Amino acid sequence: MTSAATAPDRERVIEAADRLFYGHGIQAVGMDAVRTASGVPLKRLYAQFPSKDALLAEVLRHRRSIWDAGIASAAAAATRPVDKILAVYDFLDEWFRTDDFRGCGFINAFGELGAVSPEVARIAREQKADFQRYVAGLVEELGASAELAAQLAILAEGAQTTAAISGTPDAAVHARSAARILIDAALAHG
Amino acid sequence: MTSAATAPDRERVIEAADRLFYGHGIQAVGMDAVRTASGVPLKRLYAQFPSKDALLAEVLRHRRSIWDAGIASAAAAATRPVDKILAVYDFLDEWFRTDDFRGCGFINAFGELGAVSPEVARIAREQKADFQRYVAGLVEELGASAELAAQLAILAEGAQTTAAISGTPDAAVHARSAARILIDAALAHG
DNA sequence: GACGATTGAGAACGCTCGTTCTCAGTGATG
DNA sequence: CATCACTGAGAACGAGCGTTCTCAATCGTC
Repeated sequence: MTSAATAPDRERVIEAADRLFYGHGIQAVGMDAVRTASGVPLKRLYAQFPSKDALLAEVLRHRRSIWDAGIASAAAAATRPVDKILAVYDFLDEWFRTDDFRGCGFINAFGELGAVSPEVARIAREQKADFQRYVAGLVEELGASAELAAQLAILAEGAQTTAAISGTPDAAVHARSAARILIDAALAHG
Repeated sequence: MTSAATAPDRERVIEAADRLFYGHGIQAVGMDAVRTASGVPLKRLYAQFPSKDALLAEVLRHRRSIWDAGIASAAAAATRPVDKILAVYDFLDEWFRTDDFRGCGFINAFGELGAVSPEVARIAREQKADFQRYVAGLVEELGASAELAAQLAILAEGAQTTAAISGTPDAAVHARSAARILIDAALAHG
């Protein structure tokens, strides 16, 4: 009955690795640290993930689903497309205030390994494209141009790196107010 | 007469290391690669820089002065504060189109080593604060609020990461048009 | 209770890398 | 020409890390 036991292993490893990779950087974390943090011995760990690279890919996929869920639940409280858009920045604001916030995990992974790992670059690119499509969908409901969507996405990205490096969550409210202005302008002139 | 010979050494090492660190990531580049690329033997290299960390700090300082010079020369062509602000995004546009563009070196370094090296985190933070002050100065000349400055900086940061990960320079023109809208709105309502 | 398969803990291996050391070659000096 | 300080090229060293292997302990099965 191995399959019943391996599933929790996978989760525990991925969650522990995610916390470590995100918190300290990927190359700064050894597989021993993942093993210690997850409590899953190396043998079972390597039975689930053929290599650190493969584990990292799973971790990034996991982080992507976390992000998607967070955005979705933030949007769930809103009904109008405008409010769903603004909810993105409220979500960022909450996130920026968490203790272990250290920027966007995909931007960080891309900066660290994007030049050397096509897989990491691809996953990061997909995540960003996904988010842009999400924003573009809401903007379309609004009846505004595609450029507005690109601008709103840029604000969200910029808020993440600004908050990470500055160490304060202020960027979220600045991005939010900028988003509102851009939306109003697009609806007025569109 | 050593001092006459060591100065070019420093420059060559810093420039080679900068190109390598920026292009491949910092931890992906060994000191042997720096030595090969610079042509400066390890002994002289370590005579100039006590460690890789110290070299990295110098490289980031060097990159900061490059950035400052680029922004300044882009602004030099403009006379009105508005145009100086918009020149930032034109500068980004040019930069994004260069072959070796791989995002903001400070964001990348912060993502890779910020959690593990307080020095790297500090230099990145200073660079971003510097840029924010620069934008804030222009916004003040404009007579607009400090929040506009924060928003304009967020647009610039977001454009850099978006351009890096997407692989296209489009973000620069989107950020530029968003900046113009925000500026107009601030001047109209301010 | 005996035996074979499986597992966990961590030692071991091979590699990379930052840093230092060796040593043959070189140029200047008396 | 002899000597000597110095330099460059790369070997060497020690540490860290990804990955695999060992081996004693354990568990299920007859």
